[in-house]
Amino acid sequence: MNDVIDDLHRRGLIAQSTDEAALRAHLAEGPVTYYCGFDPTAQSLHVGHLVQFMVLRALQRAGHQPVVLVGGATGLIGDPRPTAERQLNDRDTVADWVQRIREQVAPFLDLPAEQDGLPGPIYVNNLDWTEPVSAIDFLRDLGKHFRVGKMLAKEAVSARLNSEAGISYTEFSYQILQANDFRELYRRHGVTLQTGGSDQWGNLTAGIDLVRRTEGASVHALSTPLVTKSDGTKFGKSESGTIWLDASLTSPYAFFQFWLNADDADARAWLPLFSERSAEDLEALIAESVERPAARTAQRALAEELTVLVHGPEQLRQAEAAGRALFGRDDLAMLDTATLAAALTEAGTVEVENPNMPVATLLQEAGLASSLSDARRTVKEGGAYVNNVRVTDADAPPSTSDWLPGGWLVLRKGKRSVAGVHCDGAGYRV
RNA sequence: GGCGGGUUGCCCGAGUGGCCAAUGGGAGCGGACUGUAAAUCCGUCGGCUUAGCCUACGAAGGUUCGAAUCCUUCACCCGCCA
Repeated sequence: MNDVIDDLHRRGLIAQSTDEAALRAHLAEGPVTYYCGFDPTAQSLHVGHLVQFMVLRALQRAGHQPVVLVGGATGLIGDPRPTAERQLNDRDTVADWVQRIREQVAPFLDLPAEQDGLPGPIYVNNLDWTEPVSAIDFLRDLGKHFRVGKMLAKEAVSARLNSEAGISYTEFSYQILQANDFRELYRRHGVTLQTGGSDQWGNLTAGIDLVRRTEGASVHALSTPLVTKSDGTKFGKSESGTIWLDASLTSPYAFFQFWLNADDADARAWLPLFSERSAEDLEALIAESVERPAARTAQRALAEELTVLVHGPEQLRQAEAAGRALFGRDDLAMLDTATLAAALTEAGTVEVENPNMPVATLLQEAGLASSLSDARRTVKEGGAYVNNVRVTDADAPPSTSDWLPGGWLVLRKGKRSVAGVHCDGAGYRV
């Protein structure tokens, strides 16, 4: 059997690990139960979280037992960010997010369990064991094992201590809770390995220390590198904001487009991280990308593989079809109504009452322009298109013949922003 | 507590009575090139019923025909001295 650690290294998924030789030996002994936690800080996870799933999946594929923790408790406290104190969310909100994230996580590990007979994931919520702990228990049973000097030395804490923002006692305590999670999972499920992002390293080692101290056991940790972009901006954001995994927040089409639009250097760098293809396949894809960048093979591979993983094959098919319909060179009028409607639905649509609104108004209604002035400006700059034909008069409504079968109008701003306008009353020609 | 400096559009930062919707840079947006990349070049970059009008230069008042620019008060920030 191929060594998982080698595999993870090859893909660049390991930033740091505890004694690697010991970890390798441990993994070689037999199935290891490992866990990764996700705090509910928003209603959905985003593409930045995908790296964790890639690690979880790689270990699962190697026959190990995954445990997925959703931080119903830690989410109420807040992992210290380097910049500023977090805004606390109320309990109902966090509980709701826990539920949503729990459901969202399912496809990543459950599917391989069902299809390939791999170990099915165990789902846990740290609120279950954290909430019952009283303040006295917390201070006597947990607090005693933590040295303040060591806690202060953690990067997450010291960064904040040295900043204007300072740090609240609440967030300072976070590492104790996460350490306790590791111990609790060690006790309940025999978990001996925790994975997480490199920014979590301090929390991972806090857990290792606690387990060693109180259980006398040596457990392990593995961290993933921060995914970066060549231009220095944050990974996982597009013009329109965060790329969420929730289809209702980021449509499968937008998700697919996010990867497809990655720049060449990024796509090649990300491919090993996110693709589960063989080393040979990856090499071939990257070589192809270098040789013929215009084909965007690396971007396409990422887009296809991840859209299937996150949204499923049917959603991929639709996202691809939509992309072809909207960016292809085919005459829009040649498309059948169903294909067109589906493509536009993926891109985003707006319903209008009156088919005689000026193009500028339509651009604004469709969300392609932030104001009428902005819309007019776009037209003046030659960046507005109706059915792929450049618009010259911002104040003129589209002509009757512009309305495609089904009452659709394809509005585009620039090269990439497309939206569908639908009007029931539009007297289109057939 | 005293004295001095500051607060300008998404961000940085010019502007000391009319020529200021406000120089310049960055981000963003559009165009050209290409590949629905990157880089580069060009344009654009408050709103609207768009050759005009309205709202804006920390807040509120005032002087003036006219104020981002002068005066008063307030708020916040930064220095120096107590």
